[in-house]
Amino acid sequence: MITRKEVAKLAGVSEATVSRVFNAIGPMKEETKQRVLLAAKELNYHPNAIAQSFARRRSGNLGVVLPYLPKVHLFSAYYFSEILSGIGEQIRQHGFDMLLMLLTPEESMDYARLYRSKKVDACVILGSKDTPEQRRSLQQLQEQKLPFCLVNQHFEGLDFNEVDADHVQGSYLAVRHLLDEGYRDIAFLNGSAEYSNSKDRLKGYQKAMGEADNPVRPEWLLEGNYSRKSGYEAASRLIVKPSGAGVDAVFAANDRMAIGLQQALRERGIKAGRDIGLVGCDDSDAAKLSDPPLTSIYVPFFEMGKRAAQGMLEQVEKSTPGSSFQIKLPTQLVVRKSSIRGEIQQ
Amino acid sequence: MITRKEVAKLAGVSEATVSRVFNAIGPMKEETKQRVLLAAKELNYHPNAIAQSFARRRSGNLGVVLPYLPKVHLFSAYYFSEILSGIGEQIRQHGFDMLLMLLTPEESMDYARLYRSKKVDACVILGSKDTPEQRRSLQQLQEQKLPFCLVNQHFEGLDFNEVDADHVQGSYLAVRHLLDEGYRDIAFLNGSAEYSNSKDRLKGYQKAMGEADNPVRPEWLLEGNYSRKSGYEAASRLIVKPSGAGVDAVFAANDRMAIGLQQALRERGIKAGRDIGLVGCDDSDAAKLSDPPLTSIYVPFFEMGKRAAQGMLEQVEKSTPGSSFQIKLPTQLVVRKSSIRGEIQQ
DNA sequence: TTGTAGGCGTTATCAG
DNA sequence: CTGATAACGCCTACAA
Repeated sequence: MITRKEVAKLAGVSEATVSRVFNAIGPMKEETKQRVLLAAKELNYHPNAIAQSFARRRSGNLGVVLPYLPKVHLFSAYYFSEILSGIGEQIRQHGFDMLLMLLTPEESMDYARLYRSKKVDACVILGSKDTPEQRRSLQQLQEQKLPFCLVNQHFEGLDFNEVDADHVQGSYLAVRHLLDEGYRDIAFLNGSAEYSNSKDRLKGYQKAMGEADNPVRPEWLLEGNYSRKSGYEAASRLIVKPSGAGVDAVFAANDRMAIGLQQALRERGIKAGRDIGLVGCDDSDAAKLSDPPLTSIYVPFFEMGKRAAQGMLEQVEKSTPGSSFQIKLPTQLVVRKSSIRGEIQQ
Repeated sequence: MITRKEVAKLAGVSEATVSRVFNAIGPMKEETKQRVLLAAKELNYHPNAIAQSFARRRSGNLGVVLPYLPKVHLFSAYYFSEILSGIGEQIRQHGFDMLLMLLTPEESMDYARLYRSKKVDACVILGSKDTPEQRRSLQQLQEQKLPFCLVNQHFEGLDFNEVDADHVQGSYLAVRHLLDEGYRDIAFLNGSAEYSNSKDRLKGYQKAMGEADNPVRPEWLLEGNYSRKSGYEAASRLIVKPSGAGVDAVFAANDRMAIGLQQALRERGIKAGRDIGLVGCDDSDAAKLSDPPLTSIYVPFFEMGKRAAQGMLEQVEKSTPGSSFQIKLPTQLVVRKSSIRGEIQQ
């Protein structure tokens, strides 16, 4: 391995000077600089990142925490891959790297552990839930001034760094759209309230229904776990209009549940976009793949990942935690055939 | 930060002894060990991973290389998330971490760069293509004895570490199934030949057709780029039987193209599973979500990631490159409605 | 079974 | 503008 020492010798300067050149520190003679650069190129020298991390006491790594649930697909791959890409985009501009940490539920009881080994300078935490243990664990992080940022999750009453989407608005848009299309009896298939975005969506749903003077009947509120299967199963708890006094539309809290529901209904001869209005959420690939294509709420996951990473990198580089930030990005309604009356004939 | 020194002092031993306890090296008195452990716990000591890496000249990181194509979705999120999970599963057993590296096409011209900074000990490379530049870059890696493993990609004539699936077999199973269902004029929507698995699938297709004495007509061979859109567009280059002397079935090289094709055909009133037999590949989420559900070829991506990581970790730990390995895992046919005759009535 | 001491490749401080 | 030199926290012969 080529080290600084050899470059220094070849260039006829001290090791310190080599470092100065590579870190662009202090004033230096242009000629010296060129000599060092030339020597470095000749030897194919590259600074050892580990040694740098060691000396700087900074890893240059941003930890990305994902829930590790092999064979359990509560989160869609789309969701994570968008956020990861956003983080990646931000990171490359800062010369940081991304350390992926897949944590089982037990492991995520102790986030501080991740920092203790000093392999990451900050973390972006994805897929976290609001449970007492998580709250405790995250509060410990904050007390120890370890920088972290949550994505798509809000902890009420606590002052964490968060990048969220405006799910109240998104949900409102969805339900509002269904109402505009003339649907009245609109069920809401939500996810667990341990995710703040579930609670937010409930608010948006209630707001839209309230504004339309459309009282919500308790049997219209269903809960799944964000998996396709749970959407499929929810169909059995749902009475749809044609077959009686049921609902004529459904807003589902993500696309996967919406599609599961759609599949189950189809097996009963009920077709989204013809017999029932259906809106999903996330505007994932799946929404475009489904038949009929699924109206959905676009959530800017890519941008959310990017902003979260940005916030963390800034904190690390200024090495001042500073005041915490809460960012909330807008969502958008994307209309497709599953929710439009009269678009689909047979 | 608590260091080894403080633990040593509190336990009344030398620093070396603390290291020995934490690395379980050499024989030691049980009592000494306990004393050290107790002191460590009292101080909440955790070894500094960066310092360890520095001293051991090993990062303890496995690099995972992904193509960085923001906003271009040639690869499905499913594909990567399965492989990543597999790698993650393997890695946690070895105490390694995963460094995610998103590389633009230009950056992947020089893989060696990734190792130079010493942030990774080995790499698993995903989504690579067989181009002259890639070959060159990978060969350089090999010459420098930098350990790496390709997943789902084979470089003919070169002796790289590879974990692949048996795509010849998968494709054979798919076409064989269509033939068994009574389809005869079977088109093949393939991806770019820069991916070895595309070439493999062509072989499987030809083999099955050949065995059935079913000569392949050139207009049955279509090419897309693995995106849904390209599948959609391929429909315009396809003549389907009901409307003349066209094909009565299609095997697509991945699910996304299959579904894009399915969508385009449906717009023309041609329904998979009723008017045409359709088989995809990957058995991704999308196959289950589509309507009708898509018959597909299961590819063990999770296991492939796991095996690739395993191979790399073993090489790193033995620190002997040894002989290279080529692993090829079997695929499976998963039959759903899109390919079964007479299942769908209207 | 345990201690001593040199080294890993940088950064960063302090003289000059 | 540049050169010494002390950290940084740990690993690992070698000695005892």
